[in-house]
Amino acid sequence: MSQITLTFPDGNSRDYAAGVTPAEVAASIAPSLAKKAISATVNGAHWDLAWPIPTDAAIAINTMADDAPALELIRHDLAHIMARAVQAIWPDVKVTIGPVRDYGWFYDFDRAEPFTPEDLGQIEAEMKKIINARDEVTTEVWDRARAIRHYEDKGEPFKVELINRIPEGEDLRMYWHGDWQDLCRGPHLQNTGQVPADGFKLTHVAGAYWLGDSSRPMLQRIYGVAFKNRNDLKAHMTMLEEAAKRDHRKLGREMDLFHMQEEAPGQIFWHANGWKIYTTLQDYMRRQQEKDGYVEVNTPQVVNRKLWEASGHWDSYQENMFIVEVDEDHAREKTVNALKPMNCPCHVQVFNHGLKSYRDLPLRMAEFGSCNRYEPSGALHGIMRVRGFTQDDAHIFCTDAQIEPETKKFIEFLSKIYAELGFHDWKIKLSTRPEKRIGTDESWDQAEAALGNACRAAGYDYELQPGEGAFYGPKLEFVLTDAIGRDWQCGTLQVDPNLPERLDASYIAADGEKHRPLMLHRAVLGSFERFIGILIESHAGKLPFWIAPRQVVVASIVSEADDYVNDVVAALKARGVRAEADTRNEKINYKVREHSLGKVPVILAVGKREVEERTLSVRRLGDKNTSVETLDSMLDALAIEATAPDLR
RNA sequence: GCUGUAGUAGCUCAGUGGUAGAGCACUCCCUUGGUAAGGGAGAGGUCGGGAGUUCAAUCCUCCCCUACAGCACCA
Repeated sequence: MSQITLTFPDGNSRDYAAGVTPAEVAASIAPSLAKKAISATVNGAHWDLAWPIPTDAAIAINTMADDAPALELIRHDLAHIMARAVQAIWPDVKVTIGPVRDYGWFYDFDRAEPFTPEDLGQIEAEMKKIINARDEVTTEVWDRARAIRHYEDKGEPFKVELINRIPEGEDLRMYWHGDWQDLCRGPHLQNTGQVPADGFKLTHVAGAYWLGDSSRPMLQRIYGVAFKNRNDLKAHMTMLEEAAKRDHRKLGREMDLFHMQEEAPGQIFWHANGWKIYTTLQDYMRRQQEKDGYVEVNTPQVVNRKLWEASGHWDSYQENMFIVEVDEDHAREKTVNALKPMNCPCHVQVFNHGLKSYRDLPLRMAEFGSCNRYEPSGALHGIMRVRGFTQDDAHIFCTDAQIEPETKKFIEFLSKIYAELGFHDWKIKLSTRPEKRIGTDESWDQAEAALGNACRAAGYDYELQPGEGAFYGPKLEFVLTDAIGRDWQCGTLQVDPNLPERLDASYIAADGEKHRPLMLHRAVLGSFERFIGILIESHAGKLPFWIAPRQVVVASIVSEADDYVNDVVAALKARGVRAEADTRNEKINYKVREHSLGKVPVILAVGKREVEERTLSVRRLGDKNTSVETLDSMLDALAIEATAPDLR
């Protein structure tokens, strides 16, 4: 038998017979390691202890102390343990697939009756029994025909389909715990008892389409979370509670920012406080765009279907559009319009109005464009996914050669804005040509290279998303990470030669001939609605002072201070600070509590002492300490804080 | 759109086949209190909409709407 050389993480290497398993390798090093080993990492791949290693490789033996492999194995085995538990309770339930996901796993089942929350408790109890039985996990490679016959005999049609979808030549692995078996590519733990019985929890049930295809049957998916021990699980549950506290729908109510009601699903009633955030952001963006060489335009909401037919949206996007039929006097047919779902076709109309010269390019045309899209009802989510929204949209009409410099300029523009808005952690994704596309390979080569080069020239790396581009061109996506580590795609830049073609945009080039420009669709925030939702959740409602809709409350401690309170409020307002007086007949405790819950960043409390000394007792949101400052120094400090960062 | 769950006062929620309750918020009164709820009184609901069963429906049945979770969608 031939020899192979395995290299360990410390750089040492050792020779073994080909086909040695990680379990044997661990045993050859130390009995204690063999006992602790749960899996191996072989050339970067996660490897079962029982799998033979055919060739020279880098190997690391994993133990429960290695978080990533340990959690993967625990979650993976729990998926099987749960499936076994479900079939133990309801033998006629069909099993399908159960992958590991963030913090846990899920498993999809086919069952006529829905699972209830009470069922989850019963399943959990059964799972604990399986774990406590400490059944050995064993594995075997089966050939296709046998596996298919096995599942046909058992009446598991989903498994049969799964096997038929596995590429020929790939090993089919069958795993057992006790008398229960499942098809699975592994790797696994060695014993169900290695799973921490108090480190997991079944969280919820939801429908999910078989193979993610909405034309296939809806299965029932049970989600679970799992960790190495009870404390980690508890920490995770606490984290979920914290995330729920920042929910923008809850904070929106508590801060009196907006509401929604069933007469206008997916559309926002902005209250005064929320609208102040919105206009503050919009004023800021308008200043940035003007500085960066954009012109701002405004285009119609209700547009005749002819334009949408010409742009291609009528064919490809109609089900997402609000259609408006108007029965005009004496009209034989109703006029059919659609609310604009995007601004680009209208911007081309502005571009087309009057002859354009190459000297006009690049033409950066911006609009805070109010759009309406008939989103599927199940997609709506607070102010994050709505049917009526406003984009910080712009289209850059330019030549091929201008793609790269314009993209670089845009990345620099966007990075400055993200930084000023407090987002320092963000990344770029480059989506390249999809299978179904228009245009020549040369034009795709050129456009993809231009985007990549622009990123590098601006000093940023990017992740590649092969095949994720639009049918007409590649795109960049700008993804920011919020304060609790969640990713949000906000900015975008898409290369589009298609729409100028369809809507016949042209300019006169230096050669005196008509040429076709292309357009770059781009946005920084995406939509104001969604971005404000992200801001609220990322800051847990404690918005930066200049964005906070209510900035200062001046609260009297005794009614003798009321006049001074009103003077201070007037002085703050004169300096551009959003200030209100609270001279209600309430105790200062009550006022502090109420305004803290309302996320007012600064509370200035005023009693007899402050009146006499012309000072203010300052309390910052989230800070239990107070300090006493002079009126003049506070006026200066707050006036600066209230100013947008670009104007300071 | 699909599956499941839910909809009772401004908010959070309890409740019953005989047309409804709590806490907070709100209004008024007392209280002038020093940094996250001082005390008392009062007002407030077509029980999401429609139909059906019933002597009687907020409660049972059906349809619809909306929200929530997930899936699908986000050219």
